Amino acid sequence: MADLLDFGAQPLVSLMPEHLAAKLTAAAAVVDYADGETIHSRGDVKPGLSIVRSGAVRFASPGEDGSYVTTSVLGRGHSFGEATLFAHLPRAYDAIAVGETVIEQIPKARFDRIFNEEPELARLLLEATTERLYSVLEFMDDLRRLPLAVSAAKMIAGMARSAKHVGEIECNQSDLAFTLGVSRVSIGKVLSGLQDEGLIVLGYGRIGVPDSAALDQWIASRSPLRPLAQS
Amino acid sequence: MADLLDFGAQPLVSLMPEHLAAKLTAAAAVVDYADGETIHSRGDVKPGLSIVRSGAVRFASPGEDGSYVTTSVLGRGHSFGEATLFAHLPRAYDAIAVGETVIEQIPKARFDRIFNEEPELARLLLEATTERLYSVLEFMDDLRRLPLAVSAAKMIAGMARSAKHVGEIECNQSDLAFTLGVSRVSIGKVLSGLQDEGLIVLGYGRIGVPDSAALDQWIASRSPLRPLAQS
DNA sequence: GTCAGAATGCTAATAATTTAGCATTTGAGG
DNA sequence: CCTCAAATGCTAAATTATTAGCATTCTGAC
Repeated sequence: MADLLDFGAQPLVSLMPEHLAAKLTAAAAVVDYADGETIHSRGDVKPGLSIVRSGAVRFASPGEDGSYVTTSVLGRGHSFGEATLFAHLPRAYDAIAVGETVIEQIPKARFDRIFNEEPELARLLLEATTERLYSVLEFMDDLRRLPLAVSAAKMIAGMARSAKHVGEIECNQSDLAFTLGVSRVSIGKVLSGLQDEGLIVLGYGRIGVPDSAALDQWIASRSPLRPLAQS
Repeated sequence: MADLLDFGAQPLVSLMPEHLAAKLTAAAAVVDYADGETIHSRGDVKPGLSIVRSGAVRFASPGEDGSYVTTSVLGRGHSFGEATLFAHLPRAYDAIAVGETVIEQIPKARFDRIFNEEPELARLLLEATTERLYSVLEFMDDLRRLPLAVSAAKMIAGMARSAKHVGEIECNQSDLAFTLGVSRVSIGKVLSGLQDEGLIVLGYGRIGVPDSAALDQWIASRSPLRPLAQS
């Protein structure tokens, strides 16, 4: 799964004014990671804020039985590690670089200084965090109430929105299955159904989305949730 | 579901020093709600922070088909509405009073004033929000990777921790089923299985937990997730 | 105490999902 | 160009979950 799975939430950096982003960057240690390299592991305690400068980071929880469930894939501009700073929690997920990835690591001490000097940072972090919380809650609702075909379609549509190549996402069926918590066979069945309807085109390690508007419309027509007044 | 489903996250008020809580209370309009009364509806736009002074609030998303999925039930001291303030989002859920409930409503203008005057408030809100985000992510992981019996047991154990009566939660099987996104029959089967193992006692609108340590241990022995280093 | 509504218990047919295979296709690297 | 690991496609049996009932039990209101 090279393409993002950020639940549609806005990255912190896109919310920040230039000077604040620069100040955080100045305080950061910039670390390069190769594809597949571990950035941190579940249970690690090293408080700090991290910002994805380039590449992407996959967050997954490792089961003792070898299963590996991807929770999200955050790309350029996204931040992570807020909970280590504010809630004093250890890392809940393994973080793995997807492709060549550069991360800005701001250790807690330096972060706290900037946090105190720049009152607007708090509001921006709250904006990013509350938005992510609501995106995750919405995703969880979908998991529980929608048939697999619809939540799979929704996830594909979401990934297509932030994909590297237009009209196509890089994502293999096994990852999709793990992320949705179902088996590969189930995903395969659902995907070929969507392909039969002309909504997606299955490829090797990728899924084409020839008409994302049509996909969105198909999803909307199968969503029982009353849509929000605004968005 | 009269008992709480707060994912174990700490309520904002328990994090705040006395004077801050008092200041927020002073700025709030205090509103009483009868059992079952609607506090706000999905899609509403009236930004403000709300704090549960007594009683509880159930958050649920209404489907056009009449389905009603409960996402969480927050009790005394918990806050909600952060996303309306910081991310400018409309309400994502219907909020319904559970029992006689008193809510402190702090409208956006007054909240913003206090937020600017009290720099520590930001940090506390970030603590509450990031903790809730992580709790929800963990719950979502459980939904995806655990068999129904285990996630049901986990939910019961969590509710028991904050229940009104010790060793018993108020919760009917239909609500439990909706919250876990499965049918009532499935829940019924799973619950009688847990009862056969002596872990719970089924009642009418309630579930007894005679030995919560045993329940926790049963859950732990069936959780594939490597536990966190600390917690 | 009676009664009505709510909740639970149960069943059986149907549908969906998983598991465990194995064959085929693809594409990246040498 | 060839090779091989990775990914997909497919199958069939076994399991699990859903749907749609209906009977029974419980509880609070009257």
